[in-house]
Amino acid sequence: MKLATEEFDRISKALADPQRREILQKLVARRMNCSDVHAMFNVSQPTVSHHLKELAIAGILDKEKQGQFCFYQVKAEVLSAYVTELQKRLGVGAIAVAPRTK
Amino acid sequence: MKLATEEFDRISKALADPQRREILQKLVARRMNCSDVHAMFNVSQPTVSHHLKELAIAGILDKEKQGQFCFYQVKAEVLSAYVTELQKRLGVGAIAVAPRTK
DNA sequence: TAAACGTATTGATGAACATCTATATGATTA
DNA sequence: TAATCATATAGATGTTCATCAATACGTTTA
Repeated sequence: MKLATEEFDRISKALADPQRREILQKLVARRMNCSDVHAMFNVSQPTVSHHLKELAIAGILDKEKQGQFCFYQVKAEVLSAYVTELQKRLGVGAIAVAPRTK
Repeated sequence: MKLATEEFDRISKALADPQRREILQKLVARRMNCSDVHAMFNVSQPTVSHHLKELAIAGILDKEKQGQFCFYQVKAEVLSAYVTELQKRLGVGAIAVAPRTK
């Protein structure tokens, strides 16, 4: 999977905010809905919603609505592609390994 | 090499600005001074100086003064540590390879 | 159907920041 | 030593953005 420069920069920006990064890390561990995430941090529900939206727009998160709930989960292939692209741009050598699929 | 969370976040922010990212990429290719970098982009000299400072503060660049010139070069170990830490936090598997040393 | 719940949107606010011009500082050269 | 060059700093400006309270919207439940 190949990321365009604009997508790459969008993801970089999405990762640049510590609060958003922490939220993302929680979602790496497990798929959650907005309230679950909200319960984990000291920010308002709209702020959480905003961050989740930013991460989704950046292509990092998948959004799935189930009734009144809205589940977000990490798109591992995109994160993987981002890291790979980053390594290329920074000249950092590494052997990428495909994410484990269930 | 281990990065503290604050260092990690600082680097993430440093990478989040496209202009700064492009400057960094040029420096990955080769060590340069401020004027060299300035000649490559359509931004003012103070702006270039500012970006180089940010990258240096983030620990990504080394600054070396030679007479009236000021050379900047990438700190490969730090970039490598950043990518490794990012992989950990994002749950993206990869086998890091140490940067080639001269 | 009314109340409660989960999520998103709107609008406001303050802070961070990318950029510029002008200028200062320090080093080289004529 | 005066002019020139390389870089940094100061201060201003406009924009982006993280955050919040209030509220709207859709879904579930009593």
